[in-house]
Amino acid sequence: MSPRSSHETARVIPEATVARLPVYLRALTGLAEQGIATCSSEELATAAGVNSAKLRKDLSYLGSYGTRGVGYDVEYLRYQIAREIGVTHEWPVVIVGIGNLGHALANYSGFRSRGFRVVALLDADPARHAEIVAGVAVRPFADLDAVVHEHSVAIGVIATPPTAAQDVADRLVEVGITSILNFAPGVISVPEGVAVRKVDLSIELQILAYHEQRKAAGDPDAVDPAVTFPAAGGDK
Amino acid sequence: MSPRSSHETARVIPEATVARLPVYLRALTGLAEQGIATCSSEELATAAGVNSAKLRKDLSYLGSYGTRGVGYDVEYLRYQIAREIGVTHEWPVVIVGIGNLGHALANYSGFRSRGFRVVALLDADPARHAEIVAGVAVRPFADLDAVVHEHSVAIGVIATPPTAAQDVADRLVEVGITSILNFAPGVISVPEGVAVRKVDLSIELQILAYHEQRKAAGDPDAVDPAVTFPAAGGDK
DNA sequence: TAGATTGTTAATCGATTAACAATC
DNA sequence: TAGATTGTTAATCGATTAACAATC
Repeated sequence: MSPRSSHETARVIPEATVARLPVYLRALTGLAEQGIATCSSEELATAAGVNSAKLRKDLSYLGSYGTRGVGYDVEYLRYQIAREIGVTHEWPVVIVGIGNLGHALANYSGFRSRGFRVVALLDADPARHAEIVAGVAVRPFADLDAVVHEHSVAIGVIATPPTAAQDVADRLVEVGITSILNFAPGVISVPEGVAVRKVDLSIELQILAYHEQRKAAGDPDAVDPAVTFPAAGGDK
Repeated sequence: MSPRSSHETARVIPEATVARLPVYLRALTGLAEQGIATCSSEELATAAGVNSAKLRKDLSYLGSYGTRGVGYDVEYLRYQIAREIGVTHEWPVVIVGIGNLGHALANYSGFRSRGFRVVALLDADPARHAEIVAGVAVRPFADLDAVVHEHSVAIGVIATPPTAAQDVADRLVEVGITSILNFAPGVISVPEGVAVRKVDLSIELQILAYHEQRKAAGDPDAVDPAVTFPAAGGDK
């Protein structure tokens, strides 16, 4: 036995692998829904849109959850990945900025089934405070502190206009939020130790435009970006 | 002079660089709006949330658009990057699936200013066909072919429920769309030569949950993912 | 035992970074 | 000329991939 505890999690999982674990989790859920009990790395890789060598390498960072000659037990592997990601319990999240996008996020049913629960919707505009979206009341942004402490919220979503994003981020950090998903265009800066991920619709379209333009120019090297960079659907 | 034409674009730009060009473009637009005419790589890097060595390396793939000892002309560099990305003219796009998210996308004003114009909103549900969103009428999905050919659309956005996504993708490809931005969870498969990018809200949250969990576990190696993987806001 | 498939190794490829010569 | 800053080199780091020994 190793000198470390058996409930060991000290192995470092590469960031590229971390970003794919949720993809594998979703693929496994899909297989389970089809009533498939066992799968090979090849089958799971196809379902997840990656190649099987990469899948096996990724899974090897978590442990040995497969059986040589047989494959993986879908339910068992699903649980192990969920545990590794940390979505065996629900994470409370707050959404700030209940405009068009905030509405869409609040109504997104996929959050609940994937480990997240929207505990509060906050907006600075008093005109929105009457509203109830997806069963949750829109509250003043000033309620942030109370909400975060009441529900022990660690994750915040920014869906405000870009001009408000940095102020909102500062306030989120002040009240103890340590992970932020930012939908507002532009860079927000946060202290060390606070995680930020960014979703930017125009940037995604511009990346597509670049490749589209190369194709239009008849460039023989214009490749399918789906096979090359982040979480895209293409296989290879 | 090189043996190739002077209107040369044959240099291959790494995918990681391509994904950052839109970030630089946005940062330059921000500087221009502040009335700043010239900036150093250090200043632009800060505004874009990257380090200056990476910025200069990235820009070097486009050409030599700076002046040693001085820096970059904001307006000139902005134009050069816009040209490289291909957003000096507008790209017509169609959005398929006008639910909550489709509405939010249709209303997103940022598209227009960043090189995209929504020329059609399509939905399979006849109940939605009466509606006009952001000045654009919602039309039957069957109109896809007509719309795409009328406006020479190359880019399609999928905002349908996950069950419809693959069928919609197949149809988009059939009518000649070669770039797809997919908001529906799950993998869609497309033929070689069609570019797909994917935005998945739950996956982003799950990546944050993973890091949040590591922090909670008191893991000393738990790092800020903002500094590590794709287009995130953190500087370093 | 024979066939199948994992988990791991090692080679390759691509991205990042620091340092600095070139040059304004 | 002296100071500033780019563009590029080269070293390092991390991610991907093919191949295969281990083993069910």
